[in-house]
Amino acid sequence: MSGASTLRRMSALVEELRWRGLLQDMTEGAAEHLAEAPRSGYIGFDPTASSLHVGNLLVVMDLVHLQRHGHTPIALVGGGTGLIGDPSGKDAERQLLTKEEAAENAEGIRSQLEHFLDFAVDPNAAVMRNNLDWLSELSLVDFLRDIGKHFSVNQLMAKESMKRRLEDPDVGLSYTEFSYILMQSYDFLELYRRDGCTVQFGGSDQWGNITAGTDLIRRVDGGKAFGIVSPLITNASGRKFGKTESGTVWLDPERTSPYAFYQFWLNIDDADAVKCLKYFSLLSKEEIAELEAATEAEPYKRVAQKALGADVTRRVHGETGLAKALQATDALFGGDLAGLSAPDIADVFGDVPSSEVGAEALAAEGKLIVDLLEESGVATSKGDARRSIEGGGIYLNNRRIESTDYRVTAEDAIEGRFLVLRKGKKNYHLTVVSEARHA
RNA sequence: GGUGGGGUACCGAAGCGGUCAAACGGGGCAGACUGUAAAUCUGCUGGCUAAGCCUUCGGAGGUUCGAAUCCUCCCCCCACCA
Repeated sequence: MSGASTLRRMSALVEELRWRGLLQDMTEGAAEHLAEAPRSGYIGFDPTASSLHVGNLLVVMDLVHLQRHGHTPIALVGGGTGLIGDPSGKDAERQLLTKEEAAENAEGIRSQLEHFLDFAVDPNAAVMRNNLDWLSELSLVDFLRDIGKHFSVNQLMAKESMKRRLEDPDVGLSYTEFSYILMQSYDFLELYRRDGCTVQFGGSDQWGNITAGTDLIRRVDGGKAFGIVSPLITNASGRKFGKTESGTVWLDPERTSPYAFYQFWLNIDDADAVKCLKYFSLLSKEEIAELEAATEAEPYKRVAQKALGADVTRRVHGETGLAKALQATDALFGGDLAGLSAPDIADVFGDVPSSEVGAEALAAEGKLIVDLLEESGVATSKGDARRSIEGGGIYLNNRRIESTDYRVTAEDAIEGRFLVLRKGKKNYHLTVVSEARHA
């Protein structure tokens, strides 16, 4: 087989993953395998939370591209493995989930994946599986005889992912977690048998778990299976991707509003924006190149960030979610709040963190700004509120609060109904004045 | 089981009888500059009814006018030995 013909036959999928930076490593023959015929590939998601977060998005995109190139994506929700906990890349023993938690979380993740994958298209509709279906029925004796037999403890211990935990006596590794890799390998075997699944994707921390699976399939069924892993991403400042001041950026709109979600992407560093477009958007190579050029020429316009935010927010929260996010963004960062009417504010801020305060609290003398900040959650304590004010970081209706003694009265409420609190440049909070109760 | 070294705030790490709510670094938050960037500089980073008070230095007791600092017991970790 000549190099040239191999290259020609290499699937458009692998090529796309490569230019997008989604390809860190793959097992021997994976590219050819995917080029030859439509295949099925899977990724497992352990239900450690009821929602995916933007950090999970990278591997989700693997499945998206897989489907777009005519292959069948399988999303495996780890209802069973989630009960065990994957030690890869973790430096401490995991807290185990209860079965109820795992089941609930699995359901949440399942519904989110539906935004990314098409479960209806003919011939390669996406498939959803839950490994609880086979893991829960597996007896220990059968598992040890049929599966465990094929694993060498010596080899397992030599794996990079295990090494860290084995060598650091500070943390250790329980037998439960040690077994995780066997379960994941068994999942791959099971999917290979049930769905003809021959490729497993994942983050590069999954390399060891994935190759253990391909080995198992070869040993037990004499089958050929492959693995493809994506890089683990950090942002330009080396921090964990997907974290902001307010914590993890979730896909669940109840946890992270579409506005906050859009803002996350808009705030990506220039240095990361183009990379993220490749990772997370479905824009073409040409479109991204254009955006890159535009960003270099006029960085202050942030066209790359805007395109990125629009693309990802649309996919996760739909057209209306994006529209709301854009509307709120325009109102908060574009014009003057003073020009907004109460209905406008209610609309724009529908998506921004909010709290309530009773009208009676604002009557007469009013309420100390420090108390309001603490109660609304804008500040973590009154002390924190005072420090923020002293540092010049607190605004009420976009006017900086100069004194910690400031009292908020009914006069401050826009049309008697809203108080717009802000900490720093971009952390908005809406306090709704609730109707005074008449006895 | 023996011997020695440890457990300090979000993390790392000083302190080793009062001047310690605890140096320093990182992280985080805020301010200036800008483009709602990056870099840089500056301030803040336990709570409160706030020039005072309260709770923090593995846990429980004790010594002392006074303890993160000294003593006793307990728990956990590390190193070497067995």
